[in-house]
Amino acid sequence: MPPQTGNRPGRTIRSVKIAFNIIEVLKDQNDVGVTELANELGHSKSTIHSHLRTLEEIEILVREGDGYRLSLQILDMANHVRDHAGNYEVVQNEVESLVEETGEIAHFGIEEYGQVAYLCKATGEQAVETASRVGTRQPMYSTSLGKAILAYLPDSHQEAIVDTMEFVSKTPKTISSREELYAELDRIAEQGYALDDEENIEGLRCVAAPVRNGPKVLGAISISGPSSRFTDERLHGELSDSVLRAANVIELNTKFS
Amino acid sequence: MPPQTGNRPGRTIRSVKIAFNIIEVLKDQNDVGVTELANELGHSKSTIHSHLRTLEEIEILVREGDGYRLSLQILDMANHVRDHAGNYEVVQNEVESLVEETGEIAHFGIEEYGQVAYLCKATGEQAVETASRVGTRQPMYSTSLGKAILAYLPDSHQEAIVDTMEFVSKTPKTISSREELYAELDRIAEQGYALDDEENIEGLRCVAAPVRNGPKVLGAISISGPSSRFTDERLHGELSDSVLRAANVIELNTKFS
DNA sequence: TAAACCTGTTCCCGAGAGGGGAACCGATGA
DNA sequence: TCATCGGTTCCCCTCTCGGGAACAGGTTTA
Repeated sequence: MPPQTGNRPGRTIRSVKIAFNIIEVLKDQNDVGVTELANELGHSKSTIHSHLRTLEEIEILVREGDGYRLSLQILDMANHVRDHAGNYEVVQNEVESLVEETGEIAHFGIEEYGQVAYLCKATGEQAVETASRVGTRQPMYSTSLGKAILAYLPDSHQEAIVDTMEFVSKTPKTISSREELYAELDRIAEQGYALDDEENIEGLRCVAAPVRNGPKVLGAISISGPSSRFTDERLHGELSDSVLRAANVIELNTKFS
Repeated sequence: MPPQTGNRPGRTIRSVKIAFNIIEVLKDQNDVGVTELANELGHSKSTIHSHLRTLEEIEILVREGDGYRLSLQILDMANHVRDHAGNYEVVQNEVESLVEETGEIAHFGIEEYGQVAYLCKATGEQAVETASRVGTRQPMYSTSLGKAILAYLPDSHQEAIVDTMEFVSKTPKTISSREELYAELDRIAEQGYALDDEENIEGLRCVAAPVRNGPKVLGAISISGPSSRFTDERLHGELSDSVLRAANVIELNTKFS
């Protein structure tokens, strides 16, 4: 099975998409009713109605007030996802210990659909609050996590991902071309860790180290903080040391999988 | 909109159910392929195939190794669910502070589909490990959380739930009839908190207090521990005091919603 | 080396699923 | 009392989508 990034067409099922559109809407707004959903999604009331019935029967949705909300079954699903996505206990532990060491923000992310998805996060006392949430995704070229992962992916997979990239500049420093990215990836492969120098969010710098298991890249772990505290010296010194150590701990504890 | 407990028929959509069956299977086992799913669910390979395509396109599933797994998008959904399900921050806080006080296990649960669903959980140092997981459900009649909630639900809603109950004895002490339950609910309504005296798990006792907002019951909060440490005296003394206090804190912080 | 066998994938067909429109009903409120 | 707005039901007609079968690629077996 080849690594899949671009969207292959093939047959696709309409009603399932409708169902997930409903879920998507319900994710953000509670207490939405049939009529409102019908308008928002451009379907007839009867269609939405039978979908809601179905989702209610599967116990994914719950009626509440005058509308629906997602049921706690989602939380159970989330637990399973975490359990299956590598060695969650260890990862969470290391992310937290990074925070204890530094007082900043730490993340662990994996590649999904050509982007980095955050698997866990911890924030320290003095941490700058970023909008990152567990489960959300960011471009790989503008984050230290993404670049760290990308740099160690097998060539074919790396290329497949880069090919689908559209370089959107989130700050003046964001990498904006394939060539620039490849050059950066070479540098990362050499030094063993990746930086993000205000490339994703103005004023925010990060260091990330890849977590590997043999030839496979499982993900990456990072620390982020304000440029004022994240000087070049610290980035290339204690901070990179910290993430490398954390990555190593995870690797050692994952040898079995 | 009346409180819904029994399953009303109405039109229901087949393909959506199939899709969620797939997800259900994938929740427990990773690396399942088309053929295996087809056999397990009793559908043709082509059917499963197009479903997988669809779920992959919506980015709910990810190919990994030679099979599929659920994507981290589920984690994002879970975050939203928590955010919407009442004042999660405060609840989690109180659950944790109960654990700090007692060193045992604390839960917060809400009613869903006539059962109690755990919204959060914290375990202390000396806690007995129970199988309870966030997002999973338990019968209301055999748990302190369930009984606490039930006792304070409006009569119509209470009755609707009780009507659908099938009393399964999980231990010799489990409540096993409607009459017994109603008697117990009266007692609870009087004393303000609910007990579970080895009714759900042998050797485990729990105290729970309802969390209310005006006339509405938002859920309940509980402490659980081994019968050896949870004497009658402590249950009706410090432990019930603790859960009542915790419930009260949550109530005060939820006045706005 | 070929044959048997296992995947995942594609193609096509026909039944019935499901999307939509319109009528209906119950609650709210003017 | 009537108008309005929500959810629900009913029915029809189309086109979706489930299934069977053939195909393709990789791996094991003889």
